[in-house]
Amino acid sequence: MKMSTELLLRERKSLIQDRLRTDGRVLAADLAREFNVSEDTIRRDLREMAAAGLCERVYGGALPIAPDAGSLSERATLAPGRKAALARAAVGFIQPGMTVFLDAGSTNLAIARAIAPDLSATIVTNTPLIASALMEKPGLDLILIGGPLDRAVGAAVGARAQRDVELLRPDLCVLGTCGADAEAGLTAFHFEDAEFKRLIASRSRSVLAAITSDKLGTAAPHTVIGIDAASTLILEANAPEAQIAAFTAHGSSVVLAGECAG
Amino acid sequence: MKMSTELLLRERKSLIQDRLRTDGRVLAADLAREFNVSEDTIRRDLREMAAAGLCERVYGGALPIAPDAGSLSERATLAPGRKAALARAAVGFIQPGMTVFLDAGSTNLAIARAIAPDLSATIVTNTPLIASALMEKPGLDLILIGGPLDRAVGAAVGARAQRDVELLRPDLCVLGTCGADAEAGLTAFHFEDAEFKRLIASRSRSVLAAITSDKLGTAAPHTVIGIDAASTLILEANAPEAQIAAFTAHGSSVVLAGECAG
DNA sequence: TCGATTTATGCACGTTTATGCACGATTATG
DNA sequence: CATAATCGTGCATAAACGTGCATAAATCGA
Repeated sequence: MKMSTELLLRERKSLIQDRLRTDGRVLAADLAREFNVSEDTIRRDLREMAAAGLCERVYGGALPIAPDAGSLSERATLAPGRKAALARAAVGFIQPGMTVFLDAGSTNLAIARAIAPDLSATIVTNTPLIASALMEKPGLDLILIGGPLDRAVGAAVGARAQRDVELLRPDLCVLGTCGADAEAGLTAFHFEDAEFKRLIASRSRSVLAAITSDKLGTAAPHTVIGIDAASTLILEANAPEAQIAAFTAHGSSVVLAGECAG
Repeated sequence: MKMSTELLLRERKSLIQDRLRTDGRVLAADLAREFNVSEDTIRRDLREMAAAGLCERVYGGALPIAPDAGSLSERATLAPGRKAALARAAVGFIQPGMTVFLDAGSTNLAIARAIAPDLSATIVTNTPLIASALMEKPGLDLILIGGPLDRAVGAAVGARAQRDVELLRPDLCVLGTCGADAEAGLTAFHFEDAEFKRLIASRSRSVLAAITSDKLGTAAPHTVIGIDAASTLILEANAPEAQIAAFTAHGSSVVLAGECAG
């Protein structure tokens, strides 16, 4: 037999990637059962995906290349240098006395860590890990958005959290983002997360997003806001000229993070 | 038997590293129990990690290669072995399907870490650090109580948080406690914290507190509840007979945590 | 339209890997 | 210095693995 027609190879790989993102891992045996193919086929898929840098092969299955969900703290250690540079550029936008919403995301965790210990400001976040990190900055007032935690996102993004947000009018919203494209705008992997981001962004005086280069030109399934709704985009120094031009054409100001590690 | 499917080898090692970073040490026997594998397997893991320069192998467990001082988690490192024993005893009271409130406090953080990765239950907490730790247990539903964070307590305990709590009726409330005395009852250092604890305790079907021996017979400034309102007290094995007797005289059941450090 | 090629898949085979167990050696502790 | 906990090693085993090969659907070339 061949090609079951039920699922194209590409579809299957795409679904496997989804599972990796949401579950933080996949088991070869599980996938074989779920897709009605032999484990050999799944193993082949995983091997190819690993070769393409899309996942990490391990005995029994595979893990995301950036181990997310499970160990959130590890995502931040992924590309520390690059994220740190972005973070340094981003904290410059947080002025004393401001009220700032810090969205979920590993880049935003890096931003939280980069905040000066004595900065006096009010930070609102829906992400426990970011709140924990901020607890070590004595100058900050912290407000936690509560509700059921979405473990794919690592934050509270549901109806409960949205209701809390409706009482807020932050001076600045620092959005985490899963994809950024001039046409598609800022996008997210998860529906509720996108909904939440859209809400908080719409209520903020200005919107900022720090975006690693690997997300440029990509679009995740769910739209958050158009590029024109983002006041400022912080990109890495190696961002393609074309992308930068496309973003500025939409009215956003683009800041390039310092290239040097220092 | 082989490959338990519950946890991939790589995931296990990754979790061990997390523990090393946050706790400052790990015990082989603890890890074996927590991950449902034999100690041999854990020892092998630790040996390999040590060979890879990820930790330092010591008799009984392992230490981080560079003992960094995570200021937030420092409290939890104060008496890790003792707290771990209390924690193991406490998790026994969390049954599948229950809704449990996990209060702030370093002992409760240890309890959170001791929860089996595959336990299926709903955990409510007002402490970002505990929420972060629980994020790594895939079986749990997590609900975060939000609001302004009290940085002396490390949790949300204000009016906003109390309003959230008024919608809850947990099966079990695991209280953190700053002092425990047969006459003074359970007490706390901070007024709002005590207020919050009193509220959540009064709304829970049963109340449990795990208490290190150094808190026995002491009273902090603010009363939470009388001893008679605590269904179960978990004490260390070295707790004085007199204290135990006084507690049971008030109608609480007392559980002694396993004596051995392992 | 028809053969040739590629592609996706399953199967059989031998290999590797993760794990637990048994046993003797080592180490902490009192 | 005695005892119990902890350790490492060798061994057994089952799961997971990769490879080579066969097959059938899709694609291509003429």
